[in-house]
Amino acid sequence: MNQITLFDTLENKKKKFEPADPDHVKIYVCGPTTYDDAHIGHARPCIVYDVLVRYLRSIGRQVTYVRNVTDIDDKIIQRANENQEEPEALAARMFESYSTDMTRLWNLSPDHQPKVSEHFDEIRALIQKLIDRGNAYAADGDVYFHVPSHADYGKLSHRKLDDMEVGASERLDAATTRRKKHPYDFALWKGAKEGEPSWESPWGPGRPGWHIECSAMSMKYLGETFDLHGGGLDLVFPHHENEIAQSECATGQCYCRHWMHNGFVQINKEKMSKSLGNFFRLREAFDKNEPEAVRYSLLTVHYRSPFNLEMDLDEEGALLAFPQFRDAEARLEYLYNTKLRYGAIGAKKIKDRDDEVPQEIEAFTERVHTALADDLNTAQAIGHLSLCLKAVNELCDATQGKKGSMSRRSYEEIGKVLQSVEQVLGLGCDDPAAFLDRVRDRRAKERGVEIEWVESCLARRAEARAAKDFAAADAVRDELAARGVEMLDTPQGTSWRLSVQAAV
RNA sequence: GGCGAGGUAGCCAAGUGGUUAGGCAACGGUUUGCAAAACCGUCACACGCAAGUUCGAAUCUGGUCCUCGCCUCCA
Repeated sequence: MNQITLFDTLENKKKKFEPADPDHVKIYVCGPTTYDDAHIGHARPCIVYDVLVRYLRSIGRQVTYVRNVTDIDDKIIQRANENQEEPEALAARMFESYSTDMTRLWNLSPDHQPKVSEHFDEIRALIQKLIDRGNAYAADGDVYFHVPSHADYGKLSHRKLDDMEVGASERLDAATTRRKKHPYDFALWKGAKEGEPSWESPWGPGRPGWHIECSAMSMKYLGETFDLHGGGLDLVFPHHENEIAQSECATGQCYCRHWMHNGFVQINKEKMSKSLGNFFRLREAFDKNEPEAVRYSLLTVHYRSPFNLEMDLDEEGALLAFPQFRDAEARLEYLYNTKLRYGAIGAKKIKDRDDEVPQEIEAFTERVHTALADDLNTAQAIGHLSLCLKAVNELCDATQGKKGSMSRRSYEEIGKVLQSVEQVLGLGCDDPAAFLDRVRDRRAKERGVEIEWVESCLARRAEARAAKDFAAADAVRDELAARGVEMLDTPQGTSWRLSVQAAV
């Protein structure tokens, strides 16, 4: 079995991943704050940790995967006010939206998706514990965690309180500064302001601070110490640093054994933000390309590197295309076409003989496991996939013609390979024909190509070919090609598709 | 200011002391009535710059230039 190595933010290096119980891995990932539809930055962590979970399960580990939902938060309250709807209703609606999008990306559902709104008891108990132990204090309806009470504060983000204090004071309003004993003390409980939703507590009405939910909920579902905590790079400080501080002060135990953080998605080498105008919702990308193309694309880059997404815009700034998603979709067409070819091999073509199975196929699953065991190198896994599919196609080529055939061993190995692509990478899980038709129909629609028109052209060409009037047949081909329609003559008849790029 | 990441062939992107990752684009070939798809080959002895260590460096060390991120809500 492969030794799994993952980069650990705490130690700042690649480290052996050693769950407390090797047979039962406990993972917690920071999920979304549900105030808007998901964007590409939500997709990346989801996919990264999804592959990790899939991989661990595929090598026989039991995994409990928890991803929280922050459904009580300033941004939700603010957005709900703007929309003139109840915060709970907005949060619920956006959770549905998020779940739908993540499912379309072929992410497995976590085993638990705890919501803040359903864990008040746990949160209040944890805050009380921190007060009792002298790590937190109430002040005017708020409760703050006292940062200097945790000797190791800063160990995750590798910074010292002293280094940070300089800039901190100028960012805080005077009232907050007065309530806090230390500028970096953070709120465990926020006293309710006028017009905000609030919940009862021993310290007055209010709501939980941002960080405490993760400590309370991870402990509930995974215990006081769990194996791996994941999230975006931006969460290292202060969110995860604070989680460690409050959790370890409350339990006296190591909070989490391994910390994993995924890099950001950038748009045209700039940070994605609404003010820069490079922000888009995942759904807009899903309109342009298959969601699975987004998944594939994200997996071609190592999870810790920034993913630089290019956006093609026209002169008015309207979105034309995502070249990377478009290319990834073409690769998926290749994958699904390969599956289709493989699926079409008749029983008579499969012969009992002992040809060597190509290494690219036979060793594929092991190679993918090795790549993923080395800090989840999905890019390398995709590289193996390319070589493997090439070898599969070569074998499929050899089945063509009257005498063409494939050895039973190869046939069976290919079956296993395609299965592990689905299982471990979450790629190729769709029905191949459905995927390819969807892509074709979407492109046809985008380019104003009518299916009836194509069908009639095909019929005309078939007639011309039957009459051996190749000049006329080619004229039809040219006519179709001018609009990006490619014809594929096969022994079973002529099918058609639309070129990846629109015809110019 | 503090902490950190990165600069790899036309483009994207793995690798991190010796052994062609991979993809896209382009071009040539096999195949095809012509195509497409698929496959083969070329571009590719590439690694920001200039030094040092080493038998050997894209990979290690110190320097230098550039890009980016976090330190404030953010995935």
